Amino acid sequence: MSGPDELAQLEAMKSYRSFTHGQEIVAAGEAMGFVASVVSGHVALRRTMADGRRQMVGLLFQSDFLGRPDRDGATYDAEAIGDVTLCRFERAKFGALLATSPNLQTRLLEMTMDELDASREWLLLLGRKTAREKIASFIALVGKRAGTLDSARPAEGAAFELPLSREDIAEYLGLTIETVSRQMSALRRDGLIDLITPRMLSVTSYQGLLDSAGDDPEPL
Amino acid sequence: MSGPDELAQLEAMKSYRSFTHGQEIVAAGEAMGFVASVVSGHVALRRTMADGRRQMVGLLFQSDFLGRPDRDGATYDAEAIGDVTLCRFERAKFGALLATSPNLQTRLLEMTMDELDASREWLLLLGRKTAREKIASFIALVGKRAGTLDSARPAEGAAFELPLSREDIAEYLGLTIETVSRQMSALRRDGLIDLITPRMLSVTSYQGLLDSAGDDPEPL
DNA sequence: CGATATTTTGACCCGGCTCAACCCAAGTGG
DNA sequence: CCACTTGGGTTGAGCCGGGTCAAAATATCG
Repeated sequence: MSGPDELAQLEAMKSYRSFTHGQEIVAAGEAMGFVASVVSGHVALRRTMADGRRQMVGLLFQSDFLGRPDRDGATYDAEAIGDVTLCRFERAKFGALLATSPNLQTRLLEMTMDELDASREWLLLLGRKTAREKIASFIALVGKRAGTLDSARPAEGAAFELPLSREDIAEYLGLTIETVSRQMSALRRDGLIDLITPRMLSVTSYQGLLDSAGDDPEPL
Repeated sequence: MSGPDELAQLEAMKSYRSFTHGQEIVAAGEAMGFVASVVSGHVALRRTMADGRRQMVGLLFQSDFLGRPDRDGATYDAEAIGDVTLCRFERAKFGALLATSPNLQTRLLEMTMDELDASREWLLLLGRKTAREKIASFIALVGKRAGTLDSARPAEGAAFELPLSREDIAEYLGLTIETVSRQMSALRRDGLIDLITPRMLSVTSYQGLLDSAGDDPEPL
């Protein structure tokens, strides 16, 4: 989307950095010094309360953007889920390029607005959905982003992997590990999904899953 | 923040439109045709589930931005809270100006990222906070945005108005009206706030309120 | 004032949390 | 090779915060 000029400049300021599973990328409040794009793996963003309660507030997939070009302190903890490679850009330089590159800025604005929309969908999930609906929504989401599930081409029966542990799923959905586990079992019992291993599953009835997720039918 | 040129162009394409309390500004899925800035009043963004459960997913204050320049369908319902005046810009024209105006784009990107951060704070609230913490957080938030509360200059005892009804507060916090009412009463009983009328209150103990909100002490 | 909408309060119930076992696979060292 | 650990995941029993249903109390407005 960006012109050859921007690409060359980005190329010049980029550097790769890898993280292993569970490794902290930045802690909330810490100076970051860079912004980055996720090359591979997943990144969890979390907020932690004084007494230890934790909520995941962002889950970045490949090509998602991390950090704010216009300020240095990280707003939340960022942790590598699985092995992660980031393509990092020094924050100040990136900001300078951004200010003069409408194409790059347009792209970033669009991505940020998509994140905001996703985040608002998440608000509905946390505020109003039942545990079963949360789990069903989560499985549908992961299946979609993994490319396995698709409203047009459901591909029922195809297995895919959950990138998150039960604990991470619980932090994503505002539940406890136990409730996550129980609802997974319930969906299996009800014949909507097939749990091959705890991390690996296939969707037996995509429609049933969407019904259980309580989502609007409209795929937009 | 924008140069005189952009301002002139914006001036040329703007038009004001007013809404009365409770009036629908756009419905989810509907074509919007414009983007807008909130001149006065408040705007609630909501998502509604098939069975009627509703969750507020955005609450816009003066000068906040509404709509996406890059696509036409509204993603959520937008409703006027109190009497609202919007400054509207025809979407296509605004998008064209945006593409050529780095200043304007920078400003919009910054605002969108602020919204995203606020939204993620909200995720923590919905996912992990108790009813009492939710209410305390909400009162602190409104007091801050109303300018009455300030960590530096708490101004305890100064009254301010809640822009939302109990029902709207419930939709904001992922609670029921009854729980909102009960927790308000509890905070009054505990001597943290003073309810002059249901809509008008003053904070007796700002520190106590923040403690009850469970927020990190860091004002960043 | 009367009428209607909003808010508050009460009694009871239930979904999801807590606490506590138990299961199971993958090391690890004797 | 097998006892032991370790770390996820599952399942059960019981409890409690917040939901539901119902009624009373207050605001707001003609």
